[in-house]
Amino acid sequence: MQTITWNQQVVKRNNKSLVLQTIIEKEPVSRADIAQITGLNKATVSSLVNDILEENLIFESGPGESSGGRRPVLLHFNKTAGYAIGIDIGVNYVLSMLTDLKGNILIEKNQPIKNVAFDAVTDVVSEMIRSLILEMPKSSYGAVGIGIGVPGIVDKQGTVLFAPNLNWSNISLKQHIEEEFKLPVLIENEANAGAYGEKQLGAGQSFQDIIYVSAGIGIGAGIILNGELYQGKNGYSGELGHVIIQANGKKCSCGSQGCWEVYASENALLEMAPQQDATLESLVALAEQNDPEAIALFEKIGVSIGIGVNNIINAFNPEQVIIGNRLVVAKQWLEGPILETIQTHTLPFHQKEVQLQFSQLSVYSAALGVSAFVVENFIRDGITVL
Amino acid sequence: MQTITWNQQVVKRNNKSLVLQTIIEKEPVSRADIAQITGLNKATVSSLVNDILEENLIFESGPGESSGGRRPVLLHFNKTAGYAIGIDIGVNYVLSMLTDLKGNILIEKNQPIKNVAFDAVTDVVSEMIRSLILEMPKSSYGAVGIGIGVPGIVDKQGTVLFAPNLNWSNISLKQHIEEEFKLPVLIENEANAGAYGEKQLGAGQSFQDIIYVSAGIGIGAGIILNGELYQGKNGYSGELGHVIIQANGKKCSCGSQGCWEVYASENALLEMAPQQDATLESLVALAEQNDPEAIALFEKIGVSIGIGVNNIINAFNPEQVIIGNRLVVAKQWLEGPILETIQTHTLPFHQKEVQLQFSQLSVYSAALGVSAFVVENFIRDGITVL
DNA sequence: TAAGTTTGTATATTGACCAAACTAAGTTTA
DNA sequence: TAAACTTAGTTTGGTCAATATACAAACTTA
Repeated sequence: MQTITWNQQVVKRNNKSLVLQTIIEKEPVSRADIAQITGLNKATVSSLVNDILEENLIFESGPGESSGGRRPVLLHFNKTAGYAIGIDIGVNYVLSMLTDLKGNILIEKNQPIKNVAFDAVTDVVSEMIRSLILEMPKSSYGAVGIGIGVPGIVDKQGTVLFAPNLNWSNISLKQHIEEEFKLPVLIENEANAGAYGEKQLGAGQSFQDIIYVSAGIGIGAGIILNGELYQGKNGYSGELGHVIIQANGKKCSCGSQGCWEVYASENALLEMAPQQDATLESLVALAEQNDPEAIALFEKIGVSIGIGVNNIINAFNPEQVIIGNRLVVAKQWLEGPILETIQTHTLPFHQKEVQLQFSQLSVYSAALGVSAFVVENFIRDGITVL
Repeated sequence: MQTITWNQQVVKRNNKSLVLQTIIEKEPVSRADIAQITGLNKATVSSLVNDILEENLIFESGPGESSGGRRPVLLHFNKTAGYAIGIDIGVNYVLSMLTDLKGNILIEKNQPIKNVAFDAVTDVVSEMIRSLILEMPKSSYGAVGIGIGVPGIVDKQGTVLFAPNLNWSNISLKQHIEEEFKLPVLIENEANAGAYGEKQLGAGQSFQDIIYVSAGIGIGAGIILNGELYQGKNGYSGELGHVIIQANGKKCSCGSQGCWEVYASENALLEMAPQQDATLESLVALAEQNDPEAIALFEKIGVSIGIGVNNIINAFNPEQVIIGNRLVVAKQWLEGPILETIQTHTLPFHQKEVQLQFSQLSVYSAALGVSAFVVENFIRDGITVL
């Protein structure tokens, strides 16, 4: 039995976290506002705010507007008290960025890669991290951590168990990067990272139960339930791409048959295209010129995506389904068929009120997601330590 | 923002709950043991135990064995401090039971019903509750609540939105029963109730992430994540029976096509049977006499169940999948095909370590589940009130 | 200018857990 | 068989965080 005992330190830690979270979400805000919002006593808020001020995570600014009495001292989140590094390892690129503690991008680097071997990729990653740290502005806490999104199955220890498109298996990526930079490192599946990014900074900010569908070369999903990323027993939930939507259907690279991603991914699209050298971009270009064949192709993929989304809605009863990753560029032709498929298939009660949206952060979802994760850990641990 | 502030009362409530939970799980147990297990100070435990003693939820028994010093006073959970009523409304029966606070069945009543109209069913339910309360032994708290499992979609307010097999829609069942008996009432979907029953009292006791598949006339599922029932935004998650496993497949009563339950439920079985008047029981009887046709039929259903279970494992990465409800009687012929389907389809990493089991509580899963739910609420609220 | 309002701080109190001393009731050992 | 040791549980006094209350500071309004 994993038991947690409760004592005054826990109380203080949680209240402090609550106060800081309130400042982050509502800044600029006065002590009096915080007391009103949280229900904590004015004196308690005052004391906690002073603690956080000493930690440099917030700062005071000149007095705000009076509402008939003494003017309030406004509190702001010190979003440049430190910086987070977010990295998205794709199949043919590495995207890295430096963000402040609110997820604003300060520096962004994107490097195409051809050699996906582990050593080659980590060389690129390491070099990028080094240069980001060099270019980073001075701050109280410096780099607070490194987050990395990977297109594959990652366990809770940060080991990449299997990344078919990179040809990786059983790679202790977290340990490797941690040893080099002596900073907290966090590895996440690309879809989970994207889900978290959209939840914190993109389309999902006002929802608690979200399924993020990463529709790229394959299909993955990030599952956010009750506002938190659900990871499954071992951390590898969300392989929705390998849900069977056609029993005894087409062979899938995973060894199974009829998997969703065989019908609804970028790979599926390219395989169905009549042109030998079709790419997602070339098909989009054709569709933009009203090429009926290309449009029909996208619509077919849209229906297949819709089938899978139907399954998601019936299974999870989420508030929101977000479609992300590469296929978002074809939103224009996909959205209609997806919606129509849902309308004709999904249970009416489940359909009602569910939001279907496309990614708001486009190619940045995953990198911003891991970066936001890093920030969250930093803030939680910072507060814990005291 | 729904904020929770932390103070000493919260600390005490949680620690008290922790102590009581420890006693329930480990009884008989001494104060010293509890201090050791929970990490709380001996003095704190003593004080909390005395509080709980006053509430009559536990009692002391004669001293236990010495381990080289003073003999401990053993503490026991007072499982007869009150009783819970659990009811399972089926399509052609109402099963009701009185349980003690540990989920032991004291009285059990089962009544077949023909008329599924709301009024007729609630008359039966009310009559059963009345007689259970009359037969209930004397106790400190009496009947602590009523739980009802229903084969349909239930929202978080206890309204039965839609129960196709009962022909019910939009029925405020909770309100109705609450008004009659002035007791806390709780309504749950039958699959959710079954999942909770197996988790607390049956096959799932040592697991945290469990999917319970209720394979009966239709298919439903209860989803337990991180040890808690996941209900979705509106409380109607788990309609896994309407996940599409065959795009453009057979028509389903829900209006969609190719739903899992069209291929893997009791209804699917009976539809495929050559006999006009086949029932699940008659087919089991045939299979027991080694009738090859009947056995082949079950095996076919088994493969279809396996497809859906594959989808569950890939999507949720659970620790355990439990198959429950009526089809469990055919376990002997279903288990092989299900396992084989998983082995040939499910992602290897996800397959590893996942447990496939059949219900341990047989027909009692749902009724025991709601009853356990009632007990949990009683204990939590009792402790809250002080 | 005086009265009323709002913000934020200071002080004393409350109540929870905890450490340590203590009482109670055994076992072990010489 | 008595002294030494062990273990269980209670009592006492202390600490810490939140709170209620009073109050000072700063502003608005009539």
